[in-house]
Amino acid sequence: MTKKTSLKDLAAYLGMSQTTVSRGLSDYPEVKQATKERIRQAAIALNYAPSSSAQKLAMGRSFTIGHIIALSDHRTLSPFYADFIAGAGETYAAHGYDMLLSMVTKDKELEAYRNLTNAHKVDGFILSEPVPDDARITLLQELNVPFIVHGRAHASGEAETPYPWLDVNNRRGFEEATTYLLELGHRDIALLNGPEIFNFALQRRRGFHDAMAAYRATTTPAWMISADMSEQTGFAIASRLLENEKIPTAIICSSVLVAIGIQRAANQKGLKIGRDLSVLCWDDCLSGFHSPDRAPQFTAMQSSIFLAGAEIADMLIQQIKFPSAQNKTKLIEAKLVVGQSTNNRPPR
Amino acid sequence: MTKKTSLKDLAAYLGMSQTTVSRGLSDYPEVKQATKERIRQAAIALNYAPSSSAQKLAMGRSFTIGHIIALSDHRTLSPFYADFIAGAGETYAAHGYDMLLSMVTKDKELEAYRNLTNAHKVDGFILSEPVPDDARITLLQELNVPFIVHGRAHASGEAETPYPWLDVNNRRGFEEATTYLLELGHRDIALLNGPEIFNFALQRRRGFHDAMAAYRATTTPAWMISADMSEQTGFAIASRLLENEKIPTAIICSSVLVAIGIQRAANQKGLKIGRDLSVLCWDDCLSGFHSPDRAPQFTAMQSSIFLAGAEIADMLIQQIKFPSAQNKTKLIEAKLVVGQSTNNRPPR
DNA sequence: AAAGCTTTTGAAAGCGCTTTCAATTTAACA
DNA sequence: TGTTAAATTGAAAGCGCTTTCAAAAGCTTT
Repeated sequence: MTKKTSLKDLAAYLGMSQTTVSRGLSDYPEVKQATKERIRQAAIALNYAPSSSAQKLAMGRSFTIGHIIALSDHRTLSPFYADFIAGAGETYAAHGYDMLLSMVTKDKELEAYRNLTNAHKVDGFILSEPVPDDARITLLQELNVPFIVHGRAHASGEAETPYPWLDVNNRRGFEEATTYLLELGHRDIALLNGPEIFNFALQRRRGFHDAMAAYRATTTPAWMISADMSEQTGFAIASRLLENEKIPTAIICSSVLVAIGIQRAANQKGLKIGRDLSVLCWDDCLSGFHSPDRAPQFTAMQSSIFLAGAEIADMLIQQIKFPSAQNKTKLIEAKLVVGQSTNNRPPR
Repeated sequence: MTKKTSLKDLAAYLGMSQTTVSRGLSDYPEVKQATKERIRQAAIALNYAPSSSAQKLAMGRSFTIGHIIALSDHRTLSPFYADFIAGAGETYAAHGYDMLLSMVTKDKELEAYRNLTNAHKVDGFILSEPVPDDARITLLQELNVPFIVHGRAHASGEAETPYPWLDVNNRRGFEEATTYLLELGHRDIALLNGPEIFNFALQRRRGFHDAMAAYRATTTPAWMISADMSEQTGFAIASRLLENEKIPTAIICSSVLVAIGIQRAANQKGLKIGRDLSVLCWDDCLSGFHSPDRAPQFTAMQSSIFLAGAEIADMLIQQIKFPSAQNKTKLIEAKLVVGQSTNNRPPR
């Protein structure tokens, strides 16, 4: 590697001081226009790029945002998170920030936050999947590092100190979804919810309940299931559900993956989705499950997790720039998109 | 934030020089055992962590690996890549490296590599999806930065300078897959391959061909299809395929997603997978599609992309440490795992 | 043309660490 | 006990940038 051009080299080449060159490159107002131009030219000519470590050291900021991922035992990164990160990454890039991704085991998680902070490796964090009284939140508030949380934990007993978050209106989303089905005439609706240890699932359940209550439709306990959000699980549970004499006319489920599983089960029983059985799912608009050109297969409450990532990144950068504006929060509404899985009235 | 403890503070507190403290922390042999111990204690007591920017600046290395992702127009990050990154991330963490993720648009891609390199932000790169005469490879060789490529581009006309890579033996994988079906007695086998603009798909096709030829089975051109690897596409193509009078007894396809699509199509036609139609797919062992406890749904050639990420990260770190060992390459073999989608002999 | 501003430029001090080279202490030996 | 080699420790330079404070240059005014 031909040795890197440093600021000194560039200054020498131009016959001016490092000070001026530095200021010129950072577009300080006190540098004459003409000089700035010369500096820029020279920078390009010498292929100069400032050393980020030197910049960081001098400025005390890192222009890097940390995402710490506690790998589960299965050592997998959920595709949701991937989309989320992609969205955030795009925003970072647009603002000159980098993204530091750190994979750690659950037991080293807090340590990781502390390390990255102490080592000045990052200017802020994005947290995902908060739990009640989240130790990470407490820690970061203690360390006084900017951060934004994706999602909200359900309230714990104690009064929590408020923190900044961005979340989707899960309650409202499933309320709207359920209402849509009710309006179509459905009354026997099953809820194949996500794991109700998570707040988002609890919220959705609440939304479902509220809508059913509003229409005086009775909810069947056996039809309200909380399970993980995979294709297999969707298949397994739907298969069981469709075996009984009385089956629901519609199912609301937690993800496109689950919907696909339900579809497989229905097909196996000879039921056609959209005719014999309606399916409506939550859709995080994940990559690979969306062809923009084709009509959506499933009717869904859509809320792009990619966009959420972009938005939350923006919030964080704002907070880093203006630390005064604290604990901002933002609630995103999901959008009902009608597909082919519900264009029916319930069979009587 | 209570002001950070610096090396200087720590040294003052201990009543020794920065030099000794620094060396003690980095476990230099010339520091007395007892001193090291004292230093460590103090570091913990004062909650000291070295500033990474200062370290980077002083050492001229960043202990950071760059992954640059050129977002497609759909602005999505494929779940494949997510798993790959998760695997790499784990290895980085184990070796004290960080991962810098940079999302850029296609047209700014080369610039991004150049910037991260010039700014000394990273010590090396991992590239994905190489194309023939890849400009990124040329650039990185020119800049003399360590890097490893995931996958190989198909040979171009010109003789390329060699580069280090890690790849899965795609040809061998599909050869084995095809042979397995042939051994079961199948002869009417369709290939629902990935996009054959990619080398991995070309290789797989070759493997398929070789196996068919070895068994003197005739390949039907109409049954050799190249398409993108989504559930929808799998469904669409399989539906078309299964409409004709003569249909294949087995299908080899490019991904689990496609296999699910095929399954949906088959179910719709009243065909049962594993009885009326065999399906064998390539399986990258993505998260969300694998429940370790359940027997695999599809017979598949498995090759964990997570592990590939871990392995390639290891290769890169080795190369950074020992720059002499150049252009190492590694070929991974996929493993045939028999599931429930092929436990049959072809129907006559 | 000198005084008083305003606009531009520079010198030099850090930022917090690593590392070279020299100094000091300790151990080993005669 | 004095010498010499080996084990430890320190002083200070330097990594490449930003920024404070001071100096120089350029314009206006009288």
